[in-house]
Amino acid sequence: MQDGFSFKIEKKISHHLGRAGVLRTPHGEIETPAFVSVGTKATVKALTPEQLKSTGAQVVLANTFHLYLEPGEKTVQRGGGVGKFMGWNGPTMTDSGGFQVFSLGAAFGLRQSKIVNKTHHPASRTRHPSSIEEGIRSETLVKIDDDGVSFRSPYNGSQHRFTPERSIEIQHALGADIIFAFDECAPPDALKEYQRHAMARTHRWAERSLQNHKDLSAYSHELARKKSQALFGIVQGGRHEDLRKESARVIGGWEFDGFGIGGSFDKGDMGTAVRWVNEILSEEKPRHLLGIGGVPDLFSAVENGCDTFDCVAPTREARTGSLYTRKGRINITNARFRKDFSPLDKECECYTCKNFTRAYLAHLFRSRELLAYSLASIHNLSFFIMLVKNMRQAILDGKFVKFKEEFLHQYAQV
RNA sequence: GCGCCGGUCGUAUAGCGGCAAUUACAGGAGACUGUAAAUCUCCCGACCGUUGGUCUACGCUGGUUCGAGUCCAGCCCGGCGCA
Repeated sequence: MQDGFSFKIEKKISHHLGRAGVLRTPHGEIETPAFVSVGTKATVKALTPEQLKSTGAQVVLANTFHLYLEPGEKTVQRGGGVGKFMGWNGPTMTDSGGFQVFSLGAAFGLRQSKIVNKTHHPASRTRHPSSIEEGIRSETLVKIDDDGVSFRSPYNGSQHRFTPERSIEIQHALGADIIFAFDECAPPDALKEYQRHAMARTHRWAERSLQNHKDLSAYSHELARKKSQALFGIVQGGRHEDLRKESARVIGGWEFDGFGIGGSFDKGDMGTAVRWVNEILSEEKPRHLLGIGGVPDLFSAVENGCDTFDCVAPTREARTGSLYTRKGRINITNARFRKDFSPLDKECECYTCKNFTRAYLAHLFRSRELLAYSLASIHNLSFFIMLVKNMRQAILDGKFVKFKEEFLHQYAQV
């Protein structure tokens, strides 16, 4: 691994791929498994770094696409890199911008999820790529070709282009501890033929990302800039076993510092796809599951050998009044909470639960007070982070399976 | 007392002969998985089992009309003006 990095496994879940470990980065250690909070634009929405810290957060994931557009990677670089710029002194990651190929491409305007019910993805919906060469439909904001992706800014329509080389270059400027190879996140309803094509392209892009990362690292080394960033390669392949395994073999065969698992999954059956991959990827390297964060999903991700995962769910849902409790998710704006003077979750130790009632939170949301978003985000993030932390402890104690069963039994009983 | 203007679904509005009736807010519910997201979707007169049907509705009472928030008359209430 790169200077300044190491990954050490402390204990495994017997008969499973899951493990507890420690991922060391130049900005501190991450005890894994760990939930990575999402700070797309170099801010975890509604939270100061101090508040974020109070949730137990260890690491923040920002986004190359967004920071490139605003304020520009050079500005972030001059600000000392994402971490320094945003006032976060812990470890950071940046996503490569590959996901935006999906969210601004096939999913443009559809609010489409990359997790899809088995019944509803049979190959052709309205927006799957109509031909391999054409890639994504033209009325989206992106156009994919084998060399890279051209896209329009969703903010002002200006034209831009990302290639694997460019993504890595930007990520070097952003300076996060862990960066990702540029990939294509194909839509879940794409034909298998297209998934295969996108995967092959992602592999070629991965190789180019790796090459450019080496070149840039060597270059900066000459300048004695003491730059140290770990590069993770991304496995794709959608929900197809043969593609997932092939992708794991290809990506796993290169000298990445760790791996990302991206793309779309069947709802409720994500663990299986993750297992296909993690059985192949080398055990000593860390694995990050990109963008996953349903509560049951987190359990199967950990059980099947993922060390870190990020998800917008806790923070995004917090801002819409959807709050997590040990018994399931509630919508705090429901009429029944108006006069409920109990804490959100009696067992929760977070600042919000220790100091405020459901009735107060309901009031803040109904009157659209800004504090609502902060208090809700603190709670939801704490909930996710504690949950994963407890999974880690359960692994160390050799009680993961029991913990999982007990937790999930109680959960979803709103 | 006279003159003008106005009274519509919780509130504010639209409507000028064929609407259970516009829009906004409020209210009710749901969604959200590498953040175009402090966002989006649905419901919101009552009743029936949806498509749909029945009833009750636009201050009150009558009238004109096949048909009336919509036209006419009287009344009630509010605002403004003149006495």
